[in-house]
Amino acid sequence: MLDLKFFRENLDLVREGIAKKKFACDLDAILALDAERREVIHEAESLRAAQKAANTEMAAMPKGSDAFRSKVAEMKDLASRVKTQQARQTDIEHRWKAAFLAVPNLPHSSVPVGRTEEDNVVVATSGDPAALGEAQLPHWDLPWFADLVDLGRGAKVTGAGWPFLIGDMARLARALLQFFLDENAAAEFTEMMPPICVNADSATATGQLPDKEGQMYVVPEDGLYLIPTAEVPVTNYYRDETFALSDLPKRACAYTPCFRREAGSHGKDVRGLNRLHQFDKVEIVKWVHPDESFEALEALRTHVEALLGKLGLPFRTLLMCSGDIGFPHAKQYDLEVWAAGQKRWLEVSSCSNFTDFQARRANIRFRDAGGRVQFVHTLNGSALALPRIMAALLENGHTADGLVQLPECLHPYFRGPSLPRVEGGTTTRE
RNA sequence: GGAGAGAUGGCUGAGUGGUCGAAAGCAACGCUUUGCUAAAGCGUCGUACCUCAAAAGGGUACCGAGGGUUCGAAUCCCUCUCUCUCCGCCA
Repeated sequence: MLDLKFFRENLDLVREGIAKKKFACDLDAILALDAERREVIHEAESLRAAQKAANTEMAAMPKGSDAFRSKVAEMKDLASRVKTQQARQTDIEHRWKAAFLAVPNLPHSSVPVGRTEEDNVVVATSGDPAALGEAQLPHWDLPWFADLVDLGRGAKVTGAGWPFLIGDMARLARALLQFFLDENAAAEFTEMMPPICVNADSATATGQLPDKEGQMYVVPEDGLYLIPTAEVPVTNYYRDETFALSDLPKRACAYTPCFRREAGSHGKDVRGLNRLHQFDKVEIVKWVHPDESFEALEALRTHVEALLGKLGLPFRTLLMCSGDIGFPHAKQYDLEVWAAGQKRWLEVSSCSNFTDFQARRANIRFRDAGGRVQFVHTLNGSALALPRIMAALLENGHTADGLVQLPECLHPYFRGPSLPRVEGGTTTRE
């Protein structure tokens, strides 16, 4: 949510920012609703003030007196007008709020203006994709892949895009989670295990509602949403709370499964591990002082880049252009790893600064040095999403016989240097 | 799922229909006194919105949430949520 005063007073800037993001909002309609809202509030409050004044007067009158009785009769009329006017107020406030919640955050001045992903700017690269050669296979073509990532039985049990990870792949997932959580803990992110369902208030606060309603799985009977990312429960952990200045910055990390309907996405991008309805991810979240959020974003991005570096995966960091950043985002970096088999970049992390947009919706504030209450800035980033990391590890690390060499940092977690391991019986076929 | 108890400002805690945004205490902040500390005295001490060019000022709302009764609700009624105790059920 934008600051209402800012919105009113800088309509041109708002219009310009939204246009850069390629969102469509009828700002004039919202402004008209706001004007109507203020008018209705004013009327309702005047009536109510009159009612309260009469109330004070009546408190001092003898209860049984004629004057009292006639005052009651007089006030009955006012009471019904108050009721009508308050109903109007509630109605207009709801309509205004719904419209205002649909206004996206504005892109920061450092965000390149652009229309499509073509306009994103590569700001960092690491590793050499060419060094991995031409012979690498897409991960789904590894000879044992279908046994360890069982898409077929997943489809039987649940549906397409809901695989079972078996044996060494399940173990690799667990190793990666443990590795990521340990690395994040070392960077002073407090580990959390949040609920993986949230209510509508939470989904609205972080901006999934109303913008991405169709992307979430819903439990209608209980009014709950399966989380598309741990960002939602973790950011909402501090909803409606006010920090002391000394509390900031706050940092948290969480592993959760993530659920995405991915409505309308079919085709070549969805093969293998590329795009799933359920996947595992470790997310990091920061709540910071507004003056520090853009620095904090760079630190966040650097932290995730370091993680990718430890995994030995070639990656590049994109500064997302205005047309490609999300609804609540002010600035966003996407980190992509090179998958040598598919010969393409896979997005494995998105690091974002939401400025005060989420904090305003979530009512997360702090008391500044002058004792005034202000909204914090929220940030988050994937650190990291598993399936595409696994895809890249498989594609970049396999030898001619299909054995995948794992980066050294994972050896202690996986308890081995490579997979699949022939001993142990975890890869048996029927 | 069943029975009961509860939810008031940063905290503790009064308040059971009117002059209550809410006593009192604690904490915090400012000032005064004292050689420092401590203590004492005095004062300040919520948030949001509306109004105002702005500040000052004024107004409205908020006593877990939402409805209702009433001229008037923190207070009465209903529904819901959460916490605690007990029972049941379960991992």
